[in-house]
Amino acid sequence: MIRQATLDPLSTTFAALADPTRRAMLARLALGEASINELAAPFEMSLPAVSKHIKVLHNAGLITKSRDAQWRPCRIEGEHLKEAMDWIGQYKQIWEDRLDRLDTYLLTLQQTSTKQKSTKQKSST
Amino acid sequence: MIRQATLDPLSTTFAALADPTRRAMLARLALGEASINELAAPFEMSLPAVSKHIKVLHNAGLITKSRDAQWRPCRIEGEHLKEAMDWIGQYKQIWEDRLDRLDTYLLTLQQTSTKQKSTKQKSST
DNA sequence: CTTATATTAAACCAATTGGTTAAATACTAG
DNA sequence: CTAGTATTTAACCAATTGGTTTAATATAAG
Repeated sequence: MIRQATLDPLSTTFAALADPTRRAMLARLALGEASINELAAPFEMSLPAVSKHIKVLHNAGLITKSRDAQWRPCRIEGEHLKEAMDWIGQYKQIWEDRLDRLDTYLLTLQQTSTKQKSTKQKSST
Repeated sequence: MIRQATLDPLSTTFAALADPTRRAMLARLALGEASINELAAPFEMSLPAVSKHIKVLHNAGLITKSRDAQWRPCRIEGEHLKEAMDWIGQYKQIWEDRLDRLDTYLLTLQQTSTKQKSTKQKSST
């Protein structure tokens, strides 16, 4: 029962995004570089907890860290975000088709109601 | 130390996508409805394991299930995929800017090398 | 060298996750 | 009613996650 040691990059990316704290951190970093302390400010959790979240983001390649004296300013990185977006983008048809079908359905309803006013219902059970 | 009982929808969606088995299942479902057994076929894991993955997808609203005799055909649902995509889409600027800057940098390099052949290097410590 | 600030590491814990096997349930067909 | 197929539930387990507190490390400033 050996479980996979390291996840594939896409899984790692999605896993990193699956936490509101980390998404908020990315939102902050989208405005520009920030130190760990600055990133931690809005949250009630301890610094080590924040540090771990940042490690998850870093580990997923969603951020990079540099050095400035005792600070480790973080910066958001777009590449893996783009890959995640591209993956989901494959399925664009799904929700667009669905909306098309809804349009069609609504149109059909409308046409039906102008032609005739019968309520069609399956006999249940 | 009370931990949140239920995750927000976006976190639930990303968490559901953070697994290659589940992403493969969505890929299969993008081709059309499939029963649990059909979804299970490509994987080596047990049926209950598959059932759990499907529960995670269902729970995240990424699929719906219907009934046909003893089968529970599953269907992919686009709405939450769209929401996840829209969330990541906020950051489009990040990777596009980065590419712009790279273009600029490469252009600069090119221009520099045609004008003069000096190697500029900071004196390191 | 000492002190202060910024960050990370270690050790710990409870809840969750992803798998297992065995048993239960749902429905069809004979 | 019985047997077969499809799916889920239950009970279990190891690894991971997300938090804690305490201690260590890195850098700057006196």
